[in-house]
Amino acid sequence: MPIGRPTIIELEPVPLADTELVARLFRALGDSTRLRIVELLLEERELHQMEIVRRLGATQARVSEHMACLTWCGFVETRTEGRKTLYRVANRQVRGLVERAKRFLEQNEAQIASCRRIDPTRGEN
Amino acid sequence: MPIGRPTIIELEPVPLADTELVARLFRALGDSTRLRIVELLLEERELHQMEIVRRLGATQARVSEHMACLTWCGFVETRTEGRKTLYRVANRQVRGLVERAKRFLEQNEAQIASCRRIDPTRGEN
DNA sequence: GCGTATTATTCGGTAAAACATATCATGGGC
DNA sequence: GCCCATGATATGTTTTACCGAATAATACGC
Repeated sequence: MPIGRPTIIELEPVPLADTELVARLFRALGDSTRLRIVELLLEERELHQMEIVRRLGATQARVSEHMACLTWCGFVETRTEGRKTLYRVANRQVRGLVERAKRFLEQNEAQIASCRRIDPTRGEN
Repeated sequence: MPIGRPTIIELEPVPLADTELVARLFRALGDSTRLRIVELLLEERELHQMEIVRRLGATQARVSEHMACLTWCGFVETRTEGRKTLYRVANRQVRGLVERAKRFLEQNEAQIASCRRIDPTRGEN
């Protein structure tokens, strides 16, 4: 280490995770069912599966698989109580990600809503 | 406005964008080609399309469509110079989102890599 | 105006992944 | 031990959207 002005903060502190993995992470949050579940848990703190099923109006199988995905990937944590499995958001990074996305959306709502590439059947024009 | 302690920061400053739109935003970054383009632009500041084509080793048509998507959605801005179109990341929120995702990944890399739901063909076991 | 470099668009094929339905597994209350 | 509530898994279908190949549009230099 040469003497000189101290390095305050490394400019690229990120260990450079493989891009494909980052994409996968975004895809995990890019499904509206999973995202609804995450937002529900952010609001309600903790819910068991059937409660989520009821609130979403989705089938139990569907919710179960999505919960498995969210848990496996580390977005959500579980806790067992009686025969119920209680789910909650695993850490505050999750909220951070979602909120940043929302903030970005404030300026690009209409555009993203109508992007043909992403969900061609929806975005009219 | 009643007199009293001033409201410093609204606790929920987010106008609550529709969840489906947030999901779409995540999906936009959830494609590895688009994400590679974004990361390339974050590093290089500004590139024209054929340069991106060369660096990715992708077909021109493919890059063109992804650029259209990224631009339309507001992740990327363009500038014309001669007959080239120069692309750059539109604002720092984009970098913020990507870096947050990377930071999350630091603790969940293996899990996300092997999540069956997201890309079943890849994650072995 | 011609030729060429750059970018855009169209279309068919295909793979990823979400979904519904049905079935199975587990565990607690009685 | 049986029943029922809760959650997991298996299978087939459908939707989404990425991709390659071919073609078209645009604009700049000469």
